[in-house]
Amino acid sequence: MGRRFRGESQHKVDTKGRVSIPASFRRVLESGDTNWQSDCNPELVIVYGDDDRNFLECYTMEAIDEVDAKIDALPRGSEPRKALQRLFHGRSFPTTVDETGRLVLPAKLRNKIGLKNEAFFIAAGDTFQIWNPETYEQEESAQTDKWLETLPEGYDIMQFLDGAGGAD
Amino acid sequence: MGRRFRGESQHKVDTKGRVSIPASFRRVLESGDTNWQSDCNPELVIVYGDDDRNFLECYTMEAIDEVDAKIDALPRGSEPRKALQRLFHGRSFPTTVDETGRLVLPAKLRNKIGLKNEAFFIAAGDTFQIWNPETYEQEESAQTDKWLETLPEGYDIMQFLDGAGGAD
DNA sequence: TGCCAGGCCATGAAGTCCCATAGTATCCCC
DNA sequence: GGGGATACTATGGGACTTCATGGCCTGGCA
Repeated sequence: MGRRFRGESQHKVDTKGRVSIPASFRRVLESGDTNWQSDCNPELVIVYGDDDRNFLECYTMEAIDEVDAKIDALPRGSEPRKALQRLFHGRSFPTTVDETGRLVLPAKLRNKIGLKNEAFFIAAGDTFQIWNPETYEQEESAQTDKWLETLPEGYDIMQFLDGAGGAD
Repeated sequence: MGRRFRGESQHKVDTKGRVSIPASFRRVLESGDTNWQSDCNPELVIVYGDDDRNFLECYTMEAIDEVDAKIDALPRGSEPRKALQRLFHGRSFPTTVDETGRLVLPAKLRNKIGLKNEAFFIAAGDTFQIWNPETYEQEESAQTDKWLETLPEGYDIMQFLDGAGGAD
C-alpha cells in the first residue's frame, strides 16, 4: 500500500460544488497516481455507492487498481462479481484535482449525500471519505460512541488492537 | 519493538507553535523510522484522539505501522475497525521533526490540549506524550496519587513489579 | 440569450524555510 | 589537565510559499 491518508478537516463548498481537498490528502493522491507528474493534477475515483450510503469514498488510482484486480479475480458472472462491479464501476465517478487543489463535486453527488455549505473530510486508511458534517456527527460518530458504551466497564478500545473481540 | 522513549522534560512553545523535542526522543524517532537517513529528519505521527483526551500522543513510524497492521487485520466494516480508524487515521497528524529538532504544532492541536507557552513531554513506552504542564499536573499526577492512596497502609508499589495485583 | 461549468486571477491567513544567537557539553591536542 | 575548538541544543526573527476561498470572465449548451 502507498502512503496513508491521515487527519480530518472541514472545508467550504462553493455554489459550483468546488471544495478544497486538505493539502495533506493531495500529497497522498499524487503519490498514489502512477502517471502523475509535478506539473499536472492527480486523478482519483469517487465511489458514491448505493442509495443508503451517505458519504463519498475517494480512492487513489493505486487503491482503485487494487480493488479492480480483486474484482477481476472473481468468477465472471458470479453474483459477488456483479455486485462489486455495479458498486465500483457503476456507482463511481473518476475525476481529477483542479489547479487550485479543489475537487468539483457535481450536483448529483452533492445531493446524494446532502452536502450544503460545508464538507467534512476524514481519512480511512487508503481512502478518504467526504461527509455532510451533521450526517457524520449523527451517523458515524454517534454510532461509534454508542458502541463504545456497550463495552464492559474499564474496557479500553486499544485492546482490540491486540485481537480481543476481533470477530465482532 | 524498537528503542523506548525515556524521561520527561519541559520546553517553550513559540508563537508559531514550534517546540524543541527532548534530544533523547529524537534519537528514538530516528531509529524508529525505517527510511530515515542521517542527512534528513525523522517522521512521526501525532494522534490527538477524541475530544476528551487532553494530550497528544506521538508515535514513531515503526509504532504506527504496527498499529495500522493491526487495524488492517480487523474485518472491514466492523465497529472496532471503524472506531480505531476514526481514532488513528482520522484524529491524527503526520509530521516530521525540523532541521533544528523541533516539532511544529498547528494551532488546532495546541488549542485542543490548551497549550500556551510551555509543553511538557513524557515518555510512555514506544510513544511519548505532550501535555500542557498544568493539565498534566492536575489530571495525571493527581489521579495516580489517588490510586496510590487506595493501597493498603505500608504497601510498596514496587511489589507490582513482581506480579502482585497485576490485574488491577 | 440566459445560464451553468470550467478556467483564470486575487487575497488574507497559516504554514515553512532559512538564518541567527546563546548556552552547554564534548573533544582533542599539547 | 588547561585551553580552546567543535558540536549540539534550545530558542528567536524575518522572508517566502502554500492553502483555502472568493470573484470574474468566457465559451458552449439549452
